[in-house]
Amino acid sequence: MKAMRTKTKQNQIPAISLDPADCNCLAIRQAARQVTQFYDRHLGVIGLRTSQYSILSKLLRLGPQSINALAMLMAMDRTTTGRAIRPLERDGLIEVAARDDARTRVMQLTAAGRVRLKEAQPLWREAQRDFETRYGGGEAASLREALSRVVSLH
Amino acid sequence: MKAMRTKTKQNQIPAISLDPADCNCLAIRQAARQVTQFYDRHLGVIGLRTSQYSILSKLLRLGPQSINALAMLMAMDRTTTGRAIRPLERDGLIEVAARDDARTRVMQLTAAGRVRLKEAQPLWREAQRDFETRYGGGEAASLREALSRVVSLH
DNA sequence: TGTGTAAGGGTGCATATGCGCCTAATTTCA
DNA sequence: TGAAATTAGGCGCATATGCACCCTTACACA
Repeated sequence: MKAMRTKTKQNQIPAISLDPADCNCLAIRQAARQVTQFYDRHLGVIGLRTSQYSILSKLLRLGPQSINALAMLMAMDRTTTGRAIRPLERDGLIEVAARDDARTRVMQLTAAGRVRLKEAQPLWREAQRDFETRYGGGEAASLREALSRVVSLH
Repeated sequence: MKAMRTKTKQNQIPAISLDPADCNCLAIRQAARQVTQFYDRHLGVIGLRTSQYSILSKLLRLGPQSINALAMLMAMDRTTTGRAIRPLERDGLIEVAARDDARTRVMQLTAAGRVRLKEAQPLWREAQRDFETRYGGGEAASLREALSRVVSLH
């Protein structure tokens, strides 16, 4: 590494590709479409999208959350989150919890939501297992690590 | 590796995580949202989304394409592609080419499309350079490689 | 105590995403 | 050559995505 840097001036910033064919945004969006379809086909059996499963799952593991907090957890825009919870609320899977601050809407799982999540879990595990079996468990772990570094770029 | 496989029966399929916190789908969707926003903020200056830039870019590099062919190239659903080209057609950036097969709609860049693409290229390069500088050029190349293996899972 | 500011969230708009179902054109093959 | 199968694409529907702009509530502080 150090040897490379002292080699030539051109190597000071290594390997940045400005070839249009190497667009990181296109690459990640394509992959996201594929994986979403893959997981959605499994979860679709009980009428849940992966994004909806993710939200229910977060609420189960982390307890009631405000729209803003949930948006943060999902690395999602606030307004997107506000709309994403609507079908879940409509179907009685989540509800607004008691509020001390009249501005916030703290969402929590309902009993029906917990039931649906229980039904969804084996389907999600099937999707996860199928994916990791085909892609490779170790590779998947590396990929998740690389993706989390993308998210933490801000 | 071989030593691990003979160690115990449980290690025959190594490292598959069924922990809900390790959802590959959520990980990739979160990252896709971040990266899309990142690139869109750069390209937004001239009123193009990254997805639109990608389509124009493909048409420039690969020539006129049918909806189906374009969908394949973008790893995108056929109907999604059919709708994605609408704003581009409306704004006169692409147009339908001559057809031998009355079923197909072969899309091609217009002169205005080529101009817009020329304007967009420096903005895209800026986004790409910013991203790779912060994420790491080598890491980005590895990430793209890992993502392309996801897409090729089918 | 009034007021400016910050925080939480909603709405309108435009695009993105893909499934199920439909129509039209083409190709295959008996 | 005519019917069946294939191919190309559209449309309705529902959700996903985030920006600009707006309202309300809470808080800090003069």
